[in-house]
Amino acid sequence: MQLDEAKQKFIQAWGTLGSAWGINKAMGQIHALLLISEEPLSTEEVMEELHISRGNANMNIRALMDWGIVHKEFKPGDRKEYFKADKDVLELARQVSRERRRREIEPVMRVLEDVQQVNEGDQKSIEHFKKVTGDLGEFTQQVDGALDKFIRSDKNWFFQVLLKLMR
Amino acid sequence: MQLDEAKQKFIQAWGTLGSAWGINKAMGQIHALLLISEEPLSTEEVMEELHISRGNANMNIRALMDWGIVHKEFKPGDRKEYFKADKDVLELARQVSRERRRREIEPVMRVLEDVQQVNEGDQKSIEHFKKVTGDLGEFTQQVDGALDKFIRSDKNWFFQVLLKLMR
DNA sequence: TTTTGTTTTCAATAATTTTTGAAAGTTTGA
DNA sequence: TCAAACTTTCAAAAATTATTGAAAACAAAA
Repeated sequence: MQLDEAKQKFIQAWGTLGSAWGINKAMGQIHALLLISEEPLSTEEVMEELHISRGNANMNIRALMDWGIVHKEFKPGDRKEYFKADKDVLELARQVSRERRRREIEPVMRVLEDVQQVNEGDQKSIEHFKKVTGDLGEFTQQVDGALDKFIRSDKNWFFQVLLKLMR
Repeated sequence: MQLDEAKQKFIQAWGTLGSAWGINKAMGQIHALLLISEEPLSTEEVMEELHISRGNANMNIRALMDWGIVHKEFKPGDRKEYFKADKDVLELARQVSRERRRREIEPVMRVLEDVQQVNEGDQKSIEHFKKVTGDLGEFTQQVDGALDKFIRSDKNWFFQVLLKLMR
């Protein structure tokens, strides 16, 4: 298989995975491209490789930096900004977990807690409602806790846990 | 807080979480509604509660059944179909994991493996490309393995793991 | 200061996804 | 068999989201 063909496949796959995760396709593709580039790339280069507009490239590179998985670099004697994706997969996973936790889990947890305050209405219905949302809240909290531990953890911890899980 | 207000909040939150996960809002809301309903609901009732059309309700209930988290029920002497969400949170998580694994992780794993076959091109570039995609593949495989274990597991296993994680 | 190279913004447009509603299809029971 | 009750489909419309490209803003060098 040609290297270029393989790169293309990977970029497409990563873009598709992105859209399944509520991350847009361009963002996923840019991330893929930066991951497999040995050298940091300029906005121009990203535009060219992926055939996307300047605005699109700029916005999505920005978003990737917000996620903390892409970083600016400067080349001496060059005014352009260059971008590079973090290549440590574990660190990537951690960063993504951190963001998703903040954006998705936390708001839901807040609602699940808030909604436990319900007290006006048919008593039996209230019980049932509290039970269901309470169970969800508990589970969410446990997942959140584990995620938090993962985010704060070091490599060793992670592989130890994997070992435990596999047993 | 009023029960109705609380229900509304929960339905909204669950719908929003849905969209963050690439599940559409209506689907999330229907799931929420079925979760907090003590009795199974008919399509009509879902339409009415959420102010959505018949087609929309029907399609999304169908999708929820595909995910295996909502089930048909029949009431004796009634021709209508009624729907009920599985209220076991652990079972829900398992089912969602199963589906996402099948739809998202598996295809990406296949591409990551496939792409390791690359052999035409600049040698050093090939090395780098294989390294990055290989690392991703390894990590993905490990996550996949853990997920698989979780999916097949029973309640006890899950809580034991949580304990281990928390330590 | 002015020029030049670069990044950012954003209104307009395009693409995609969701929703509607009416028609077609199916099942049940008389 | 027929008609009533219910479910499914799907083309069209609406809503949402992503992309473009040109103009504005910015920053470094002359």
